[in-house]
Amino acid sequence: MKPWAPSEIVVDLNGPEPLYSQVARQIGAAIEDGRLPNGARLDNELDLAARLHLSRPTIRQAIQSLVNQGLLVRKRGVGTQVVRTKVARPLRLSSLFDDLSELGDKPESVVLVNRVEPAGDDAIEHLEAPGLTHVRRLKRVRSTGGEPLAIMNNYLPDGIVDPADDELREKGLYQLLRSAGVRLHAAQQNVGARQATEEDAELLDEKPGAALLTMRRTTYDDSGKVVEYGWHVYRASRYSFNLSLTNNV
Amino acid sequence: MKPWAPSEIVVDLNGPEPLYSQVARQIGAAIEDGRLPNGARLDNELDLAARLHLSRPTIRQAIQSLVNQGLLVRKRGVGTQVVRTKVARPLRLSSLFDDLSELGDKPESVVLVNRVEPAGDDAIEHLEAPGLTHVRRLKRVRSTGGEPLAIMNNYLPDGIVDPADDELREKGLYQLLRSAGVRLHAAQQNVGARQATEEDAELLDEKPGAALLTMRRTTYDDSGKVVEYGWHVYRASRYSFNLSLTNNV
DNA sequence: GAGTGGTCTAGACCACCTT
DNA sequence: AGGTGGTCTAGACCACTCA
Repeated sequence: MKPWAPSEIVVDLNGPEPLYSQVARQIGAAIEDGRLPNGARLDNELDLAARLHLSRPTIRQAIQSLVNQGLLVRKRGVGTQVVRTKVARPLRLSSLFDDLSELGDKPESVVLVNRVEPAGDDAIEHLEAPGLTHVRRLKRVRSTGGEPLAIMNNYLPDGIVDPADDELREKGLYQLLRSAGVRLHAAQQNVGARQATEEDAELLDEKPGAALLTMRRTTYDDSGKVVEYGWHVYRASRYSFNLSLTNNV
Repeated sequence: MKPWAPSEIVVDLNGPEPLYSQVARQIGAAIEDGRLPNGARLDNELDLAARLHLSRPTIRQAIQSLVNQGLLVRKRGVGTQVVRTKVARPLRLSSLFDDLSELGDKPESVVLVNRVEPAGDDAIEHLEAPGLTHVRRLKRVRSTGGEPLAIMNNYLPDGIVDPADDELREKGLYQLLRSAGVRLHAAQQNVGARQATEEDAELLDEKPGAALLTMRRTTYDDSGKVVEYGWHVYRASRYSFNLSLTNNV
């Protein structure tokens, strides 16, 4: 197969978007919409650089970002090829609310608890903040299409966000944190399963003993501080996690 | 706090390991073992380059790889800081067997099915290979410490690997694939839950109705071909998934 | 042997943050 | 104003793959 001639790529030398980003975005779009099908060979780096009147390192930076996203594979002595697996994006730092919103569902929430309370040993341990005196405690039931989907319990260190119940109904927790200037950096999640208790069953409109997905999560910000600890349960009949893994670092 | 003076870093100009990799590895090690604690500032790029007698792009490449791993954060105008969250590694392309082996458990397997059979519509669809005529079908029960842990069902396109039952007992499927020269590239996983059926219960030594974790997985190689499709069930009382997410691309 | 990506250098200018 | 990381250039040599 003939290597792709990037006649369609145009770069704006004076625009605000970095050159490598412009190139990466346009090649990525060509892969997404099928102009660059699975297995297609990309032009080599030197030719690409010459045609776009850019330097080779700039081209390499563009290609590298696509390799990191898992859309391209480079092999020394061979070339660069498209590997379009079924799923494009690796796992992101997103919340249930974000995911549902992207799918076009309109999530609804009932806020059961939203208050600041003295920090117990449990909260102090999970938030990894020994001197903490107060925590915000949240308990919400998330629904879509009028059917309950999940029970969401959260601890947050007091003072990070101060949401009204209305805001909690209309926005996801991650959205609120980002709006408050928190720079989310990493999260550690544990996913398991258990049977529904009486209380679970009542809140989720399930029968006691039904299978539930459980998720415990600790979220960290840029400075390494814990900004949120949550333990959630999902109705297994209505929800499951999708994960994309790639082999890149 | 004073920026870290990298007196401990030494580079071997003639060794086989790339310079940026040597630098990244040694800084990474300093973070792991606490010489560079959480929040510590790294020397700026120009000073680092001057002290190590390397160029700035090489230093940047080293730092970038650590940023991609989520160990460092760069802020323009500020500097580079260590963000040591509880968990170091992002999600890798690993199998249950790999994970258990790392934990020191010695996994045992019972091979219930290991044969090549004509490909049904189901297998053809999941392996995304329309012309496929034969598939290898695996069904195994994985145990640790004498207790069953999971039932693992797999389809593989015929001809990729041809394992004896002995090999399946002693090695993980991903190990076998790598040994056979398959370059694993990406996987798409779906994690859910359900209650145990009579058959599940018997194989896993659980009661019918017990909570089980379910995982469906499609694994792709470098060329974008499906190399494996699997549907597994785990005893929720003995197993859960740990995921680390970072915000980097 | 020809072609590819992998690594590395020595500069340059800019955007952003802090003081 | 000074210091930081972000971007970009124009070369160079090497290692690997394939015909």
